[in-house]
Amino acid sequence: MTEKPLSRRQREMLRYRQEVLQAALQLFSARGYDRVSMRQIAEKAEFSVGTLYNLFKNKEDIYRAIIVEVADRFETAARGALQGSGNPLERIRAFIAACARVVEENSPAIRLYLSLTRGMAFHFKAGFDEEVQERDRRILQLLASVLEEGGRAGLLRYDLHPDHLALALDGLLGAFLLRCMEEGAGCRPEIYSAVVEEVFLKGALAVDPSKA
Amino acid sequence: MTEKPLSRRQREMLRYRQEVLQAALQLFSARGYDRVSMRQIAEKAEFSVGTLYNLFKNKEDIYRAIIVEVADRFETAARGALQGSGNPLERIRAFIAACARVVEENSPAIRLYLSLTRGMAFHFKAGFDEEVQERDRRILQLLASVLEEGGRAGLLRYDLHPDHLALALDGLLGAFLLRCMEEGAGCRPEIYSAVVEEVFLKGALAVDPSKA
Amino acid sequence: MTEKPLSRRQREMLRYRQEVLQAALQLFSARGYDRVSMRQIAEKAEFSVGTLYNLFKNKEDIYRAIIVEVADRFETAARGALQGSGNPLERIRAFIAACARVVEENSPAIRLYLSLTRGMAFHFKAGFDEEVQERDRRILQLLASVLEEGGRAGLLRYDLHPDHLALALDGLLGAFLLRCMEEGAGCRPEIYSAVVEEVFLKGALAVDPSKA
Amino acid sequence: MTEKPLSRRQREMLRYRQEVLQAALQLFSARGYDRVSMRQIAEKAEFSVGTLYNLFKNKEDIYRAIIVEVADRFETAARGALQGSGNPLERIRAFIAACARVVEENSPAIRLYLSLTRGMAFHFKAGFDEEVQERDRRILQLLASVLEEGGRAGLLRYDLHPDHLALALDGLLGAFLLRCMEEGAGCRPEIYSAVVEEVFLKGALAVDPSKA
DNA sequence: TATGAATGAGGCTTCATTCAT
DNA sequence: TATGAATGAAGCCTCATTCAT
Repeated sequence: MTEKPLSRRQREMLRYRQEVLQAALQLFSARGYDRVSMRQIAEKAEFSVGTLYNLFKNKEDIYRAIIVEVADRFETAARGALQGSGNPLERIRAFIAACARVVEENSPAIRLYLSLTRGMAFHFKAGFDEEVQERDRRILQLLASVLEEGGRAGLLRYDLHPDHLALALDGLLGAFLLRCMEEGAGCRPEIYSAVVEEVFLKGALAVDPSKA
Repeated sequence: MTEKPLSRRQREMLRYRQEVLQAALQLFSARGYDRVSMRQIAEKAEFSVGTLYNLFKNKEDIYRAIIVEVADRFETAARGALQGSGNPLERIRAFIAACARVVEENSPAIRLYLSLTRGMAFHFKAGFDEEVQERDRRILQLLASVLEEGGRAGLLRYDLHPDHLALALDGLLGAFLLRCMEEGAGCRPEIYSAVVEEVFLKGALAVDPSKA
Repeated sequence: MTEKPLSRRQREMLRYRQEVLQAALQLFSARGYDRVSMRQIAEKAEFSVGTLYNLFKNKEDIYRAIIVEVADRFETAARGALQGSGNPLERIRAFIAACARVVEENSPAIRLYLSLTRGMAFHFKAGFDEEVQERDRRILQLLASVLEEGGRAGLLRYDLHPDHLALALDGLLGAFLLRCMEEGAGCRPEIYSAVVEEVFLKGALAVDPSKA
Repeated sequence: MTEKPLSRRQREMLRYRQEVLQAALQLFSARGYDRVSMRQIAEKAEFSVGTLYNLFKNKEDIYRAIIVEVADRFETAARGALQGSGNPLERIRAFIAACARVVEENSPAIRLYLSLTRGMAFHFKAGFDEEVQERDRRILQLLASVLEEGGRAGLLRYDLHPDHLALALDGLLGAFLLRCMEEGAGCRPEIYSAVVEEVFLKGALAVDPSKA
């Protein structure tokens, strides 16, 4: 894992890439991949089109880089929470909070990311796609294992399959976070994470289930 | 509500429209709106391009027709459940089941629809967009009012704002249904709706909350 | 020259043709040949597209019919004036007045006609074109011969070639009449024909105006 | 009036634009705006279609550029003559000669220009149109003022309104120049300008021609 | 290395014309 | 005979990508 120190050139290039990604991200998340031209990205990033092609293989590669980056952050945050200290319940809570934080900090990128993982528009040549989905699957498995651990420890009472539970929580989170971003002005992830926690962990049933 | 009987011509046209919508739906849901050309739709529907333009105003109009149709079905099913008979809890359960059913029956269309209502990159001239979102909002309000009613009736114990609860349930459903569709082969909505019900209504907490 | 009496059918067809020509004329003169579709003509004329093709060979044929019709009226009026009674000077005056009258009565059609004969856009497969230009040429020759006659008779003093004179008068008229039509509201051909007469004839009059 | 020196790139672009305008002009004047495709222009100019769109905003913009250019030349020549030295009569003569010269040098472009200003079929979004017509109107007013001055100076005897006179002269010129161009081979503007002068001025001369 | 002009395939849409009803 | 839906060629324009400078 020893990285050769980067030359000045290389460091510069990395910085440029970041600037391009910033610009592209804003445009993609505002207008959608297919409605953004390389020209527009170049203009927003204040580079020439040619330079874009020096920094990235092609348009799709820019998209890929954005997604991979946010997926990385997501995975890091999720792993940090789920593999951290504390009992399973605490780790689930940490996970929920971590997701909210990542969303808060990467709002537009997440929008793109979720549009990929959750259902939509992954209309790319297979392989890329799958890379991201694979990542997503690993997090889900991790989440499931923590839920299972919580079940064994008597902290959670569900008798649902942990995979399903994981999917439920993940889905709940994803949906909420998207909503959170859609509402333009009043984007307050902390509220939503509270709701998720409440709903997921406490259930909606009346105290006396026999009434149901 | 008496409809004038349609001429043969008109009936034929309606059938043709349906065929085009079928073809377009498959293509859109497989490749995404911007990656599907009118030519491709024409070929899949076995019409000429010109005919497409006799049946629909333009490409966006085809999209719109698909979305509006499934949105109608969705709304009908949702209203049927939420405004049906039974106590609020039963109606919520009916709603969950109804959603699952609609998804089961309209799988690819729903994919498009959800990609619309839930967060995704939707880049059309406002107005259409808003029409669909407005519809979605109305369902959410209806759902919230049933939840609230359930709360007042002592059937649900949440002290969360009903709007947030509604969002949570809707999000949970949406996320699940998308997952359900993604998994290609093993698409079993009934499992997912069971999970949603369980998670949403029972909560994940251990029996003894004090342990948490 | 004995015409077989027309059947009811044929008479009807002629009437239909006139209605189509009316509609087409208005559209062509307002928007230009290439900016008017057969559909639009059909709608304005309140026929179906198919009927248009029963009445005329194709779109160009409609145009042709319009032009030929107005060219006929023009030629008739011009010949009537130039070959009428009176001395050459009087016949020239009659010609000027006749042109003004034809314009007044056929304003939009003339616009099309002039756009053909005078410089503009005769972008049709040769042959048609030439038919109209030929007609125009014949009128010009007739005009030239009257002018020449006027010269020989000592009524006009120009020593210019009569062909040139004819061209000048014709151009003057055409330009004026176009102007006349352009000015929307205040379309008063009588003024313009007065101007033309004044300019052309005062210039062309024999030294002794009392002879006129 | 100091112009920043153009970069080589910019000069090249200007040259390319000229080449495109050349090609487009020939095609437009031969076949008419709507009968010429961008592809044809590209082929004739030996550029790709894409390059056309780098040089011009769209097809109409090419047309506009052609027209504006010739309108500029026309206006310059006309003003030079009408505002030049000499008495009104001499300036009128200079104007007639200038028009003939401009036509001689810009024959196909003038054809397009005249098709615009003189009457026909101009179906563009207003504004452009009006810009050119406005220009034309200004020249006419200038011409009228010179004619009026000539009248006050006793050089011209007409009692027609100077505006009408201007229109007459302008129409005469326009019509002649168009003729001149139509006759393919024998395009000799000097003859026509002689005719115009003869017709217009003999008619308009003060009673005593010796004063001219 | 950085630029941005050049390329041309391909997208959406229109429309003259045909032909089954 | 009258209709108008069906056709598909052709038009305008965009844009990812390349490459000479």
